[in-house]
Order: sequence, then C-alpha cells, then structure tokens
Amino acid sequence: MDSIDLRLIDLLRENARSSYAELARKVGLSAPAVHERVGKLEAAGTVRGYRADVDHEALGLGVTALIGIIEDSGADTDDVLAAVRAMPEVESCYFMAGVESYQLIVRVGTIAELEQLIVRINRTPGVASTRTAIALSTKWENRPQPGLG
Amino acid sequence: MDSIDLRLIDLLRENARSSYAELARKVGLSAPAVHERVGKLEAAGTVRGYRADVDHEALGLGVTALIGIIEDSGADTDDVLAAVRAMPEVESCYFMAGVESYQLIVRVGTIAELEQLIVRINRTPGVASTRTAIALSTKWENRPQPGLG
DNA sequence: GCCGGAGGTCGATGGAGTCCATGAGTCAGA
DNA sequence: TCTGACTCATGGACTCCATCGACCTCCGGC
Repeated sequence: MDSIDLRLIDLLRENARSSYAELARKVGLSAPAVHERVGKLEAAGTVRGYRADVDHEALGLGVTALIGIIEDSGADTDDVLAAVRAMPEVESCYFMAGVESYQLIVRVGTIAELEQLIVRINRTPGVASTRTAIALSTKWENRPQPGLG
Repeated sequence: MDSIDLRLIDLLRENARSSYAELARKVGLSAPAVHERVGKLEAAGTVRGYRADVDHEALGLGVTALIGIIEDSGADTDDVLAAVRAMPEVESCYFMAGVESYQLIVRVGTIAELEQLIVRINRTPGVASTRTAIALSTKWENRPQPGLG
C-alpha cells in the first residue's frame, strides 16, 4: 500500500469505470502493472466493489430519512439487526454508541411509505422506540475524501 | 426509462465495472444498445457516476460519526454549509427538518481527530451547537435497493 | 557473488468499446 | 391506407483495451 495505490483508489473513487489504460497513464505505470495492483487491492478487501451513484429521486426514492432505534432492555440485538436487514428500504445501518443502538439511513418514495416503514420497525420485537428525522435535501453524499496519496 | 433501464441501473449498482458486453448479455440486448442506454442515463443525470466502495479502515479512516448541527437563530445557512463543505472529513451532508439543521456523516482516523473536527465545526460562525454520535460498527452502507426493475 | 522473489515493462492476441449504416416498429396526418 | 418522421434496435468495421506470458531490474539474504 504505497502512494500509487492510494492514487489508484482516489481515481477509482472519482470514476470507477476508468479503464486500466487510463489509470496507468495517470499514475505513470503500464496497464498490466495497474491491473495487478487493483487486483491486489480487491483481493485484500481494501476495494470492496464498484457502485453506480444514482439519482434516487429519478428512481422514485425521493424521501431520505435517518431513523434511530432504541432497543428494549433485554432485546436481542442480533434479532433486531436481522429484521432491519430484511427491509430493503434501509440503505445503511450503523451500530451506535449512545441511547440509540442503531442509526439507519432509509430511502423511500413517499412520506406515506416512510410512515409504514416506521410502524414496521416499531413493531419489530426488541425495538422500544424510534426517532426519525427527515432530510429535506441532500447537499452531498459519499463524497470521496481525497488527498490521502 | 423502462424495465431494461432499471435492470441496467441495478446491475451497475451491483458492479459498476461490468463491461457493456456483460450487461448486454444479462439484459438481452446488443452491446451498442446497452452503451447507448447507459449513455442516456448518464446524460439525464439518473446515473451520476461510478464510485469504488472502499474499506475506510484500511485507509486509516476507521472512525465514523454522525454530527447534527444546530444553527444560531439568524445564522446564514449558506455560510454554514460552505464551511462544512470545505471540510473533507464530511462525507455526506443532509439538510434536515427539525432542530438540527444539518446532519453530517464524517469519517476520521482517530477519536482525537473527531474531537478536533467537532471543535472546528462548533467554532464555525452560525453554528450554535452540535450533537455527535459515534458509530461503533458499520453493519452495511450504501446497500443498493434492488428489484425496481 | 549468486539466488529468489517482488514488481515492473514489452509484445501479442482475443475480446470489448464505439461509430455508423441500416432496418423494424410506431404514430400522426394527408 | 400510405407516407414520412422518429425511436431504438442490430450488425459490421475499426480501434483500443484487457490480459497473458516472457523477460528485465532491483534488492535482501545466504
């Protein structure tokens, strides 16, 4: 993991569909060398995959919300987690320090769907209560943190 | 935007480095047809880009936190936003309904760096106070919501 | 000094990306 | 009904890329 690897990661975070030839030109190596480096980064788990960044509104998922889950005392955290994992609306899930055990980032089409989702989460065994905050707009998301290489 | 477009988006959210030939095989079209469709999705802004999904811990950014910002009454929201935008640690930024005007997802290397970041945010003109919650672990992030096509 | 491994370049080749001409299907209007 | 315009697919052609194998270079250990 040297500075060239870090630059490759930066470049792939900017545009994951860059060709190896293009990456090679930018880091000053040959395409096979870049190919091997990227393969090693993938094998090591440093690069987990490549995702298209989509406009959720255009896909009919215009409502973004953060939901905090407060568990019952004595709840089985794994059960709660499994239940939440089964809900496709939950895009991200963090296990938190503090009163709220989990913080979810959810994506739905309408406020009505959000309401239904909240009800479903609240009905989940082990969930004592939830706290929801709605995002009125997304200023930016998943912005790559550059300049590490 | 038909069901083939939605499938292409799903496939690119699974693996943004899929070749056009591979996508073509999966959706049952020719490679040029897929190329044109994807180009149109990009031009329309439905697909905003392609990002490598990295292991932040491996990059020395093992600490994830959510920071809520409560603004001063009379604060210029744009100024606060600009200040936050200039902080590379802030990976995502949502403008929220509720007491906390902004919710940030931040990524730093150590708790000490998080402390410094919080201090910096609190010193920003227009920021009345912040509320920080630390993620002990990330269960999943940016999980694509499938099955729309 | 010599060996072995890591990690690079170069060259070849099969396959992919992409431009372009063409054809099928759909719809509006004469 | 026929026609023209439009959309969106295909197939061919050409260029460029991915990827493999062969070889080179540097460096640390014996």
